[in-house]
Amino acid sequence: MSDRLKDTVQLPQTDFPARAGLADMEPRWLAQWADQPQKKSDAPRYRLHDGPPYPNGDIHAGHALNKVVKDVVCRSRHMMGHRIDFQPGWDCHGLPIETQVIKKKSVDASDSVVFRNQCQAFAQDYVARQRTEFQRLGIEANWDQPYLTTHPDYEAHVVSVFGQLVDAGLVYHGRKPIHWCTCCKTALAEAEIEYDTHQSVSVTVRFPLSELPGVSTDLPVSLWVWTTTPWTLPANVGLAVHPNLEYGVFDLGTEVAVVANTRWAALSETLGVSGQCLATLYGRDLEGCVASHPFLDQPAPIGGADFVTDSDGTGIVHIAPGHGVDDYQVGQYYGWDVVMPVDDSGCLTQGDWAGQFVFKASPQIRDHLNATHRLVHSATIQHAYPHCWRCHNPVIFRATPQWFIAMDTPMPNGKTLRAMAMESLSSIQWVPEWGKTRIQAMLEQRPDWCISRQRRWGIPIPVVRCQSCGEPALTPAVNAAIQTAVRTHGSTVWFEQSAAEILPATTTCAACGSQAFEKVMDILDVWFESGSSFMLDPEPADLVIEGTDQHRGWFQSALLLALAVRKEPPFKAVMTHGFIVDEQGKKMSKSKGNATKPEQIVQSYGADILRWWVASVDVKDDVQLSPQLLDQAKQAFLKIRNTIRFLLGNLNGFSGDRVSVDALAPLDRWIVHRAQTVHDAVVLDYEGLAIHRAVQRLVQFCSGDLSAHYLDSVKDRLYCDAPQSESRQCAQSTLAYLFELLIRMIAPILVFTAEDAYQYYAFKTNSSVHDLTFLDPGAHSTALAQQEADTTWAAVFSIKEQVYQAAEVLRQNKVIKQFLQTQVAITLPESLAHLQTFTEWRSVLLVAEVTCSVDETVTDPVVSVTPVAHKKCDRCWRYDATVSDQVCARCAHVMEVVQ
RNA sequence: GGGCUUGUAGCUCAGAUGGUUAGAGUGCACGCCUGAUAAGCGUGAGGUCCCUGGUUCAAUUCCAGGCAGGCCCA
Repeated sequence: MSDRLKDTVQLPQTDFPARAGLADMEPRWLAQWADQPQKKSDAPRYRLHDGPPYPNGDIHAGHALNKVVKDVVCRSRHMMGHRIDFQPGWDCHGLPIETQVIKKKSVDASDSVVFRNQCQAFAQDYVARQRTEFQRLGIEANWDQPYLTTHPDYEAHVVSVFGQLVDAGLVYHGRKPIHWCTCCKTALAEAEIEYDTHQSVSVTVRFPLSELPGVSTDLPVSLWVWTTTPWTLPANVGLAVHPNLEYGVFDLGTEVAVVANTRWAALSETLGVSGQCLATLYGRDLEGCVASHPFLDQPAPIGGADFVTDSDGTGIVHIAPGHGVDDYQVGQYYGWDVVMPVDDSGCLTQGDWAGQFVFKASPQIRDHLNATHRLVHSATIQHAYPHCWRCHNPVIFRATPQWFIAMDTPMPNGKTLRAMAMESLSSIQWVPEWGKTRIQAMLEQRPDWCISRQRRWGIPIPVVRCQSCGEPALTPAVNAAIQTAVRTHGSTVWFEQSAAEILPATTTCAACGSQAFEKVMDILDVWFESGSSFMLDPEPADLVIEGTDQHRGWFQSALLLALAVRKEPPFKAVMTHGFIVDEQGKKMSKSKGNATKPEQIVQSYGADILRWWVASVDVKDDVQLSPQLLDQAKQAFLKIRNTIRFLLGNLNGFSGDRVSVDALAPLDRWIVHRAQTVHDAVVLDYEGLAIHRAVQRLVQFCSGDLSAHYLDSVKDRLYCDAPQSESRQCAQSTLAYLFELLIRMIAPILVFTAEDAYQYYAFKTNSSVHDLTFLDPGAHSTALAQQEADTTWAAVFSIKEQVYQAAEVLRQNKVIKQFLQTQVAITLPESLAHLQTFTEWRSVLLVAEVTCSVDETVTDPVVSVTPVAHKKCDRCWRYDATVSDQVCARCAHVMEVVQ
């Protein structure tokens, strides 16, 4: 009997599989998409410019997050009617690849050309791997034509940018201290330094001072200065104090000493002296005073610097700009010389200790200080000190010739690069807004940009020098010739051909008239390369999206170079995201976290779930990643997928002729209106780059309005009303509206699942879901639906909640098993009198009977829920007064019609 | 140490120009259904809104200082 009845019920039916099977399904779609030809479009272009990742390993979760965010943005913009231009890039030069190649024993690192070819092969290998890995995530991009910083055309662009900076007067040759290994006679990058303990001679030295503001004494006055590198004293050009520290002037009986107040106790104890404090000065009071060098006949002016501390020493430091980064910056600020009397092998070149190795000179200088009564105290200390990673010898800081971009030199337009950069910030949209504050502070403080490196895997600094007089030939013609050579042969040409082969034959030194030139063998800072990527397109990018570390990195290098060359920023908007951290909010360590490799996530969960996780979290802050969170993403994903499957199943047999929204049943009108409202809000979320809000909205809509309220209610009509009845046509029309809206909302995120589901939709208008655009705002929201939403539905659902709370009590008391077995009496207040004629009480509440009355003495609705005595219809399972012969009147009628 | 930044239910997120009982989804517990079934529905429990101090009639919200994270510097 029940089987026969079941045959008359229209249950959902679809071939859209119950199980996602993403691991199999996703690659099938990738293959299919790859086969499709590129579509032409004259829609307005939207260009998201890709910040190039570094190809020296497989992609990690951070890469995945970055590219998925970009992809969701691009795809959603596409659905807003744009033609997307997304060219992925890779930043292929640089030290990490050099060092990884050097570690390979098979490589001959002595030959630059061979070495560079090895680096090239290494980079290309990882570009290919990363590309495959990104593609597997469903990232849509111009994968066939990525930009690589090693591509000859790109390299030529970079050479051109350098030339234009020269023309703008921004490039200069100067000196800057860098780590230098005196044993290997080479510059070392930070990454090539390892810290080890080292024994140093420390000295506390007197720097005599003839006058001190507000202090009068007949005794000799001196500033006491502590240093662990006495060998740098010959290169001293001044002293630095902290402007806000207090300095005491101490009378020791035979002399007067100036040191930081907070250091005096420790110092007087160490030295066994006592003294009386004559005065206290702030560091800023000392600024501008001039002391004398302890043994050279030269002044030692006093400057202020924030890096000075009173944690050790005397609170006064000696400044040798040729031998320290801090020193260098203070020196730059005050315009002090970069004195650097040390040669390649670490030997002093001038003065009494000329020819002496620096670490041997230190004790000699100490002895000299002692002999001349300039030494206050001396000791031997053990401390962590930088050592060379290759030979493990201690390294020194040594100023070497470098190329710079001037931040504060006016360009032909009269503005400095710094000023232009600061001004440009407000013309750029920063998401989140504090990105502007962040980069602003960095731009304000940054020193001139040192763009040269003493390495081999990079684009050479395109500079030649006159062999006779050493003058660089920085002319447009020379730059053009180098561009041509690089574009034709790649930048390795610099290591293969002589200057004469590269330059035009007529090149003549402007200074001395010589025609013999030699190449400068430095390479460019990789940030200069990636920062030149604006050259790929004549227009600024609409948007860039990178981690917040790029406020110092790429955003800044790109901004500075584009402003110098184009006088406009390279991007209109900058969105930043945070970093991936573990369950405790701590940064990811390489030792653990194999569960967080994108590859494994894709394998065990699927790319759509990884994408859903990315989309569901607020990426402007750091985001946590763990299996638990992926499981949660999977749950939400399945909810959405199931909902879509239910829609598809119940659209089975639908003609596709959708009933217009106003002609639908009120409940249908409401859910279509709701779905449209959510759709419109989701589109705005996408547009405002708040993807996680779109996801929250979507999930809450699916679980709340759709699943709990609408779909549960509409099942009776779908399953039990006559197949072609108007009521069922309305229901199916509604499901079609819902599907159309829902599939669009998820398409930018669940790129595979949306495409897969769309193929099972019988009324699709495009072959791919990814060719669809969003619907116009309010496309399916009528004035009537809006009015009903305002006046009816909130009250109805609030009453539903009341009814269920009351019904739950009956169920707990075992009076009923199901809510279907109840009848409900609703007493409405005057204000809700219009709900008395509401026609859908029964299907909304899913109970047997509903009666409504109005009572002006109540202020809120009152409900009474009681068991009903009706029999259950064996077909529709509702309890109904008309049940006879096991089915209700409606079902009896339907069965007649069907047969 | 400095610049920027984060801290609201177990989790992901909302929210309040300062004002009743701080919300949603998910997870969890209990129950229902077995015609969305490796699904669906209902009810419920869950919060010192990081801490301390200040301003205020009133602070999770504003201010200051801490604590714990993150990025970038030093």
